[in-house]
Parts: sequence; C-alpha cells; structure tokens
Amino acid sequence: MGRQPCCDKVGLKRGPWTIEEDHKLTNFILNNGIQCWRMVPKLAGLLRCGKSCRLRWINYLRPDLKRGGFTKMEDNQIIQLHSRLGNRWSKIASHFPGRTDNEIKNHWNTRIKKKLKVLGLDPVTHNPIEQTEKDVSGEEEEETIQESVSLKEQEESLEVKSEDRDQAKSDLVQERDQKLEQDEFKILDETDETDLLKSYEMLCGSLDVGSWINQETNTSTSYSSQESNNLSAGEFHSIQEHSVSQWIESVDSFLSWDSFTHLDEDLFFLENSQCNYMKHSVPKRL
DNA sequence: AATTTCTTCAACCGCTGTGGC
DNA sequence: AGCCACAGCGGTTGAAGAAAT
Repeated sequence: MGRQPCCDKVGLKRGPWTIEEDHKLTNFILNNGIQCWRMVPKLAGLLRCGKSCRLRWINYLRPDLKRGGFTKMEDNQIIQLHSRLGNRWSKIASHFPGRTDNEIKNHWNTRIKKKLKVLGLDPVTHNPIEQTEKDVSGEEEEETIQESVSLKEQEESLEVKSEDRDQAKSDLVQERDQKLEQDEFKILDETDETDLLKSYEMLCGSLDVGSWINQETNTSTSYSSQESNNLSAGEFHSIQEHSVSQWIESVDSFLSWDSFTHLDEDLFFLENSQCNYMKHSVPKRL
C-alpha cells in the first residue's frame, strides 16, 4: 500500500489565496501557533490542504518576511553562496533573514541566471561558458578518469616518475590541503564556528571577484571583455587565476581592518549577515 | 488599440528525510 | 526492520501583468 496523500484533495480549494483566506490563516497561526500543518486548515476553517497553508505562511504571510527586490549586494551574495552550495535554496535562504527559499530560487531563475550568462559564466558551474562547454564535450572523459585516481595514488606515481618530484609532490600536497581546507570551510560555514585563518579565506572567497575582475578588465593595462571573449578557455582561465591572485595580493596590501567599512559598496559582504559574521570572527589582522 | 510574446513569481507536485510506532 | 505520517525541499507550472510589435 502506497503512502496516502497528505490530505483529502476532494473539495479542497486550489490556486491563488484570497484576502479572506489569508486573514483566517494569519489569525489562526498568530493565536494558536503551529502544532501540525495537517490540522491547521481544519481548525482555521480553510478549504486548503495543510501543505498549501504551510507554503502560504512561509512564503507570503510570515510577519518577518522582507518584501521587495533584491539589492546588488544580495545578488552577489547569492551568487557566491550558490557557487558553494549549488541549488540548496533553503541553505542559501538561511543566510538572508526575511527571504524565503522560494523567493531566492525564483530570483535566481529569472534574473541572476541571465545576469551570469551575459557575463559569460555558466550559472551551474560558475565557470566561463566556453570552458564549461569544453569540459562537457572533449575533456569530460579525461577528467573523470583523472578524478578517479586518488590524490594518494597521484602522489605515489609522482614519486616514481617525476624528476621534479619534490616540487610536484609539494604542489600536490598543497592542492590536497587546499581541498581539505575548503571542506573545513564548508563545515565552518554551516556551524558558524570561528577560526581566524578560515575566516580570512572566507573573506577572500566572499568578495565579488567577478566584479573585481571586470573592473580590472576595464583598465588600460588589462584585458577588455571583448578580448577575453576571444581567448581560449585555457588562456581565459589562466588570466582569471592571475587576476584572482593579484586581487588577493591587493586585498592583502590595502586591507586595513579598521577601515573595513569604507570599502566600496560592491564589496557586498560588508553589509550583510556574512559581513557581520566576518566582523565578529576576524578581530585581528593576520 | 489589439494582439502577441516575454517575464515574474505564487503555488503546486513529487520526492526525500525523519521520527514514531 | 518496515510502515506510515508529516515537514521540508527543489523543480516545475501557469496565471497575470508588462513589454514589444
């Protein structure tokens, strides 16, 4: 026997909620709280299923909801979070008090996706589209094979064949450490534990690197967007990496923690929750 | 002004995770 | 261990309004 439907759908109303229904649901929840969504419609006198009531409350009626459009800073933070968390909208939404997962998901699908495409970035991978396409076609198999080899195995093979084995091994260990740090960073993000070094990395990772690169590319000494469009994926990636490392260096040089709040508005993290987290968790300059 | 196309977003659907029995 | 009910999540849909023709 399969699972029974969450509610008896016969005779239940569907579609847009009326003001009267909203009032009923709001009054009921404010007066009684939420014990069991299944019982809510019956007790509130609504011809809706509990699931529908829950959704209406969470996405629309909740008093702590923040209405209105997303700011540029919120956009940037969503992009950053999406690059780390993927389509885990509820996780992403947890970083935005007053925003719902549905709202963020809709915003992503209708606005941010397009924005990224215009910038030449794949909304799924956050890599340049040209590179992503190449990954999907030609290099996919190769990469799969490569990834199947553990780092340890790579280490061992390097010990045997590389003339520059010490250097290569060092690079490999460094890469592995970076991966481990990234994993730790994910845990950190989810548990809100503080750690000075991780927080510094978080700071670097959280800034709007894309915008920064774009700014860089608008200067006379850098690459124009048109030029970058003509580059091969590898070249573009290399430039990106170069730019990112340049950026980190520049952050390192200009970063005065006392003057943190005077950074450009584009450094979105300063005025959102993650920023607050940063302020609390990174009390000292490294 | 009328019609078509596009965009937005509230709501629905189906699935998963979890906890109680 | 297996079943069931429920909450929650993410993908998708479709109505309504906006913009384009």
